[in-house]
Amino acid sequence: MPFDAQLSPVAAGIRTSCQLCPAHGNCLVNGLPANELSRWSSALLAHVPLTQAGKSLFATGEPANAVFVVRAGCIKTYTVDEDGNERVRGFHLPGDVIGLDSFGAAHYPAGAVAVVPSQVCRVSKGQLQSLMTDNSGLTQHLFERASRELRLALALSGDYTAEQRMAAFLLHMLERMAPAAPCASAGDVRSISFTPAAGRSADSLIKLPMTRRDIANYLRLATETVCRVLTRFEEKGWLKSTDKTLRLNAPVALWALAEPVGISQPRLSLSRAA
Amino acid sequence: MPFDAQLSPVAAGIRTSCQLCPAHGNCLVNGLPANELSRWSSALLAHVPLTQAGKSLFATGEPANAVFVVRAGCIKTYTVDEDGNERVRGFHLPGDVIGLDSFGAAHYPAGAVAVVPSQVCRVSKGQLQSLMTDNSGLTQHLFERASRELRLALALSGDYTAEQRMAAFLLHMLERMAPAAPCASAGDVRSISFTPAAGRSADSLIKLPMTRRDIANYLRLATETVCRVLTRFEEKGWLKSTDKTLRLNAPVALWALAEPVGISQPRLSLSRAA
DNA sequence: CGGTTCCTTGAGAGAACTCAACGTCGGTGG
DNA sequence: CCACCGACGTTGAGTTCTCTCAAGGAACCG
Repeated sequence: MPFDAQLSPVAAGIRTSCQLCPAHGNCLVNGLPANELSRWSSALLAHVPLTQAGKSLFATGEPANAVFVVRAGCIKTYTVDEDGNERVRGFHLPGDVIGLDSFGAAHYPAGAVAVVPSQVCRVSKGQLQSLMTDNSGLTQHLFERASRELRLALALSGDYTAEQRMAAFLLHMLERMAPAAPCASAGDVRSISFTPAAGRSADSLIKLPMTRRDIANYLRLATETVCRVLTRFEEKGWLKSTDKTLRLNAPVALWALAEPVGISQPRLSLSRAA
Repeated sequence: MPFDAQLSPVAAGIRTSCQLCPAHGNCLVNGLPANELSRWSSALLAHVPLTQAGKSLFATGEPANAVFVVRAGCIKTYTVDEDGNERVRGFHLPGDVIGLDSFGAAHYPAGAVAVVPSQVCRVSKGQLQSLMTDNSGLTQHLFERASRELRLALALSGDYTAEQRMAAFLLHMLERMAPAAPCASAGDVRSISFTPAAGRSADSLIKLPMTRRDIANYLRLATETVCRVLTRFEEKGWLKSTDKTLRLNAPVALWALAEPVGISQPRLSLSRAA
């Protein structure tokens, strides 16, 4: 399987160096010792393509026999109840792990589909399990990811107003997209890897890859409410919304609003303790 | 600190056999190979007492340097935002791990207090980390616990009616308390360890250790709403509520209500194919 | 260009909240 | 022993936030 140094074309299962991956900075293997990283790489089925929005990675209830890491794009996880109501559980950006909620479960508790054209890397449960027995660094990183996701889920599960939730969501997306690059689809991978940390700069631009409907569903709001809240924010001069691209003018005001949610602080100073 | 002979004296830090622990059936070490269990036991500070309701185990923002397993009683975790609003994040029953959401975090994201007199076992983060490097069974159990908690948090975070949430909560409590025994406080430990699986039997009795206020807060409802929903359930003949003790007469009806929440099924049968 | 799908705005409805009052229980102290 | 107090639980009435229903406009795709 050929592989171009720069980045190039995509074939599932390619053996690649994680070092060159556009998502490396956010990936759970970032910071692992070289030996663990190389073992990880060789257990990996890399560059699995989800060529277009709506492509399914796996369905709810399917046997849960792999875990995925987003390489590019955006994947949403969701459930559907007996009445056919969809419920968005989360959005996964480059570097994020998908399937952390399926450990010890026979089946995926939620399905996963691409929000925009995306790429993921795949590790089977079996391989992951054996990796975990003798790669303590990897194990710890995985654990921290799961723990972080749990913190997020618990924080978001609170009872907040539409405005609080929206503000928290926007800031959270901003934080997550900033270090890697604006969330581009896999088609734009070329640009991703060479874009330096964008978004963290002066004016905060977010390109939201998902629809209002998905945002609303994720935040437990009606689509219309999301629109109205965005309009209200815009009237206050806090942001400028152009289709899916948002420009945050007054992040401070948003922070203040989102504070009770507790997921996005201006600068979370976590000085370590014993 | 007086304590009954059956299960010997309680002094924090006692070296004890996990086999005799009343919570053993639900504990994360249940099913581990003997060698891992014994290493776990010796890393453990067992029987840490929280003598009365309201006693704090740790506070929000405190350096997160240990993980706990509930031995008896009930512990609630909670956060307090800047406006002083309390937010209950979860109730932890015997066998449950507290602190899974603090991995990779310097500080506890939530505080923990006893709901009724309780006992916990303590393992320091450092010890746990070294245990995890060479006890793959333990590691896996921990991972599965974190994953399960994540699934629960995601399921509960949905947008449901007061009745759906209440039904899901009651059934979930019933399921969790049944195998171990009705949630008794540490003072009743005597009875716990020798009571065979209660509650699973014909008529389902639950003793809810926490106040209506805590339940409401946990479910993102007003205290009054919880009362009203319980009253409605009672009017329908689905349960009989006597103070903190509930008798579920029509679990089927409750199951039907709680179905969309997706956390408590009569018997989860998701046979699905790839 | 039609035909979707998505986004946006308006008007009315409903579920849950807030405010308020009252009953109950358990502990405390006179 | 009983009166008192505070916390908890329950019930009622009015308010509010968000949802639902409805419709028009914009963007995307074949």
